[in-house]
Amino acid sequence: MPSNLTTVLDKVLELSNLVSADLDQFLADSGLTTARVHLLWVLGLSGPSTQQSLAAALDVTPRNVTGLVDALVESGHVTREPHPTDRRAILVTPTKPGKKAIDQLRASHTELAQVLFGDVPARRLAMFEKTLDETITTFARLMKEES
Amino acid sequence: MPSNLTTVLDKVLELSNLVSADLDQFLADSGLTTARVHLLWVLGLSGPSTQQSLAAALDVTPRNVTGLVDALVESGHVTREPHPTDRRAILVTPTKPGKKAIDQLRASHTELAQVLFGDVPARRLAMFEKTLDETITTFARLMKEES
DNA sequence: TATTGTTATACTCTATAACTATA
DNA sequence: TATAGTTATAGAGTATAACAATA
Repeated sequence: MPSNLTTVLDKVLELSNLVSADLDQFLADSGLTTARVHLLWVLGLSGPSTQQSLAAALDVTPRNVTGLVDALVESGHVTREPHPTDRRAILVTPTKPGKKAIDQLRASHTELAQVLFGDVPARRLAMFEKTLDETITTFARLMKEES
Repeated sequence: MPSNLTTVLDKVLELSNLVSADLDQFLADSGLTTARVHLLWVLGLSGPSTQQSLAAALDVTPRNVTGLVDALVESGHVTREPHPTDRRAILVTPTKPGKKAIDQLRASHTELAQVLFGDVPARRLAMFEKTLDETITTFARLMKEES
């Protein structure tokens, strides 16, 4: 009955792709893009941040962050505020509309999880999560060995 | 014990991201890119194809396929062959190195699935897959309603 | 000297629109 | 008239390298 291991992997990827497609829908409505939302999301988690720390969190070059922040300033989601103690640095800070967008992102993320997994029996969901945990751990070990 | 629904969703996405990172590693070694590998993968599934059909399979514009095929011709992975009956059309065809790359992609995909899920007990894996199936189905229904 | 951010430059993926050759 | 592919143009995300201001 378990078709085969490759099929299971494919289904994990398929689900992930569907979630991404759903996000894209949200983006099309809001005028944002995946990369900019990613930055906003990190900003929501960390609060006002320097571009250096954003670059590290997004695993992207500082130059790239400059471009993303330019766009988010342009669209009114963030502002560049002076750093209180380091005059070289900048604190990228969400505006009121920016905060609202972050809240909406969180809400739709939560709602999506509810829709997807809300009907799965608790015990089965716990096992599902356990399998995910083990798989992620296995993977982390694997990638560590390779490097 | 099951932390919460959002956490489960996050873990699915995390696993998918790890798999993508692994693919990127493969790409860095081979000199290919995600988009080009995607095209090669489809080519491996369908055999020699017109650019129109590739555009449909990749859900991308025909113009985009032109660029990807240009690059794959340049790198020696495919050739443009005349269509036997339609002189407007072209058959994008993998070369020997192209076929080899496709085989390697398949092999590493299979190997990855084995590493990730090979140690999961069969019954638990079957339930894991069942949960994935239900979730994917739920999602498909949801997106249909939204559109 | 080291760090923060920007300017300069370039490549990849993607899209729309107009065009050519063929059906 | 419709289809297959290309040229022209544009925008987004990404990268490296050189540079300015500040630490």
